[in-house]
Amino acid sequence: MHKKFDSEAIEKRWQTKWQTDGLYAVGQRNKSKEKEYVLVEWPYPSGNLHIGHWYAFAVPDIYVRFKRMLGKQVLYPMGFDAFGLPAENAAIKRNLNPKDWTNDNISYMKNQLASMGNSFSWDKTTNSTDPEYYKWTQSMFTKFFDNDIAYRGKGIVNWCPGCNTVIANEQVLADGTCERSGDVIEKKEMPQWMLRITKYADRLIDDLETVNWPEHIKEAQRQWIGRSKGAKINFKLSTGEEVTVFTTRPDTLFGATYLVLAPEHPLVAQNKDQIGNYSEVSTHVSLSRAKDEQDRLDATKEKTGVKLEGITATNPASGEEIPVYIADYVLAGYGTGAIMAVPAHDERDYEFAKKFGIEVKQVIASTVELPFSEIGKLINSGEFNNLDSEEAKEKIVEKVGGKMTSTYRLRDWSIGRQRYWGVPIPIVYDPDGKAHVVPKEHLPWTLPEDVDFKPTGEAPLAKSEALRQRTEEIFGKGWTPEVETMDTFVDSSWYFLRYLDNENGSELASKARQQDWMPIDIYFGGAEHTTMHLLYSRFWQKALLDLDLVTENEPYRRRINRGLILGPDGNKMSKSKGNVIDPDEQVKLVGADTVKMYLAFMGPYEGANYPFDLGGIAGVRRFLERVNGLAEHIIEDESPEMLGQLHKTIDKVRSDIEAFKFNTAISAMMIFVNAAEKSGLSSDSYHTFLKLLAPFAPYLTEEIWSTLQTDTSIHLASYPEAKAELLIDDMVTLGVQVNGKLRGSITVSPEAEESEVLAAALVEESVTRYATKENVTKVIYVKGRILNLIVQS
RNA sequence: GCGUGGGUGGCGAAAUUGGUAGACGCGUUAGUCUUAGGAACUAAUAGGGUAACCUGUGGAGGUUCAAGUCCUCUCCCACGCACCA
Repeated sequence: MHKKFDSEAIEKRWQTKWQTDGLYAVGQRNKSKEKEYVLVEWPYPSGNLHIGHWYAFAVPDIYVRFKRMLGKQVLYPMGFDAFGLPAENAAIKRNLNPKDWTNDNISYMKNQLASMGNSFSWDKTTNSTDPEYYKWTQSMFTKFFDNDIAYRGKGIVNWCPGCNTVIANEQVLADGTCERSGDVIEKKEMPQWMLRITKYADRLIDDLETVNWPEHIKEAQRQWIGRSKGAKINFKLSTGEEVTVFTTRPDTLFGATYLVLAPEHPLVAQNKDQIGNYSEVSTHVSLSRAKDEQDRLDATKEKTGVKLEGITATNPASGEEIPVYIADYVLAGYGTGAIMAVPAHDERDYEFAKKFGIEVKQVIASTVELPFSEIGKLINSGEFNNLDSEEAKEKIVEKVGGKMTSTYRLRDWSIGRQRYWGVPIPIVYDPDGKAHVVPKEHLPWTLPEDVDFKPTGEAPLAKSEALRQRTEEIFGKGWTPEVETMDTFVDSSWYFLRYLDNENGSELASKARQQDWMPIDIYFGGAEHTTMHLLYSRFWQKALLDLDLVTENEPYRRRINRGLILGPDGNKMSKSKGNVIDPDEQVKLVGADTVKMYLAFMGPYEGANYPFDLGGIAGVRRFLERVNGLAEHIIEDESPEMLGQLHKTIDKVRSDIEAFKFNTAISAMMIFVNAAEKSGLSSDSYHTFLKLLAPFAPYLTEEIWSTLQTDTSIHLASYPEAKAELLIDDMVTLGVQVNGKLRGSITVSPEAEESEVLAAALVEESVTRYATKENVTKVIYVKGRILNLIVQS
């Protein structure tokens, strides 16, 4: 029976009650319970909660409530990643302080978050812009500086001459212009604060073996780091200098018939006078430089290059003299910026060699004509003939005095930003320009407020008189402050540690608290963070481990990437498409429980993207109204089938939640309610069902529960357990096939013997039409599954 | 080009991991009821056929008593990385 309910009134009542009772506060670690640390990516306080936030926080809340009802002590913290550009831009536009804008948004968003009915551990919250938070961000930076993890290096940046500032990759349009000013972006090399993530490249790859993540996420990280194992080998030039090349195939060294340098390679300019055709060469160099990266890396374009006349190199294995080229398919920033080219065994080298008429020398035995990237037995390789590729690699490298090594695609992390709204980098420069860290007693090194942060090409903090004065007062005359702030990925690289000990004034998080809660048992988040945030924070954790500040090597034991909620038209929601679903509006119409359950019902949590169907959400509301009227179907003598079905539902819901398949868990509960309405259920079963549903519909179940002479919250009850003996059916329906085609079905005991099943099948008219006792030549019977009768045709 | 997912009704999806394809929900159709609502209830709903039946999980082969599920080839879609030596 449908029974409408006033979701707005119910939600308001229980929100208040849960809050005053502190129902979801975690407090101290209770060692009598197992711990469960559930983490969701903290949001940016944009001031408006969209449907994606609901999907990100309300659906994992089902899992959290489930674990809590299983008797675990669950930590489900929430905080705000509040530094960053939007606040700064909004502040510029409206002429107010980013701090006020941010804090207003945070309090507004806290109310919105509360309306979801999530069981967040608000007593553990934090916010990256709080000086008590960024004090520790700075403290870690100073330790990284002292230990050579943070350093002042050089990085290539996008410089917009129109905006007079550095801009992010995502603000550069496809044609290489700035999305705001339309000016052509220049690549500029600038001094940058860097973190040495490349030093951790091997650990970041190898330690993936120790975490329980989906393989596709691990693979994405491996690819991003891009380790390739090979060797560095030196080639002598006719000028007397040496060029170091990197190769993954040192076994093909005898087949290296020319050398290619990146156009930017320093040896090119250095040998200006030795190169006979230098004007042609320098034209090519400037052409390559002018090409934007997209163009240059376009694999479909024909390879271009120029021979360096007057310079040759010596193949260290064969002793042969080989020509040297420059070509823009060799990148200055990868490997050593120089390659040995083996046209017989590399497709690009082959194309290039063909164009320039260079010798192709096969050194790996093969049956195919162009054995690119093939491995096998060596030929034409002197003393190494007949060795296998793998074996030959090290031997050849040893002979020519090379070195086995790895190179990586990963680059060091540039963290300095010429922006106002971020963590000030706690560095000051002495009168000689040497960098020193701001000592501990002066942290937090606060963000000054007397700043005009309109972009002018200079870092906004450079204009702060207060910061300049503060620096001179503390360190002395002539000392100047660093004026850059940190990338916001820094803030989110360690927030999960601060949650654990958010009021600690003397440590970022005590080891005792870390031992209480780490590692994170499950981390829910968006696929867009697979390679950046997830990699940065793993690196951060390892760097802290080396400084003995944390207890774990890997922060996240499990990781689930959720999908995306699309507009009803199947497109990504955007204002310009007019397909944005406002969650507040939906909550007003159908209630928070319904919105949450509908999001969970659309499909498996992991992976796919789902369009939001406004008709579909009504179906979930209908279901909850049925639940609300279910009490009218309570009867004295419940059928054993009903009890069995209850326990099967319990079993299914439990295993589905564990697998993040909330959609099929909800479907199982719908099936149960449909059956209960038909045949009635006992009041015990009714109570059990309410508990089963409680994580999915926390408001409604609490409301109904409160009418059942209980004075404790349903969310403190323990989760129903399925009785194994009730999961077994007395009778099962078995499909009957004849020659593999389904012809009928019979109902038998799951333990029935073949003779019994066969007899039952051979009286069914739909079966006997095809199969009789006489013509059946073979019987395949799988208990509880299938009966297949084979007849001779 | 490489990597990772994925292609099942009108739609979102399900399928005990090789055993009755399409559960559950939406939508649609017909009927009932009346406080005419964003109702509720009953029934039907993969396609074709009056029916018996036939055909169906992107396509083509294969293995098997049995294939959405396993194997081979192939086409398409999404995301990520792209001349990485």
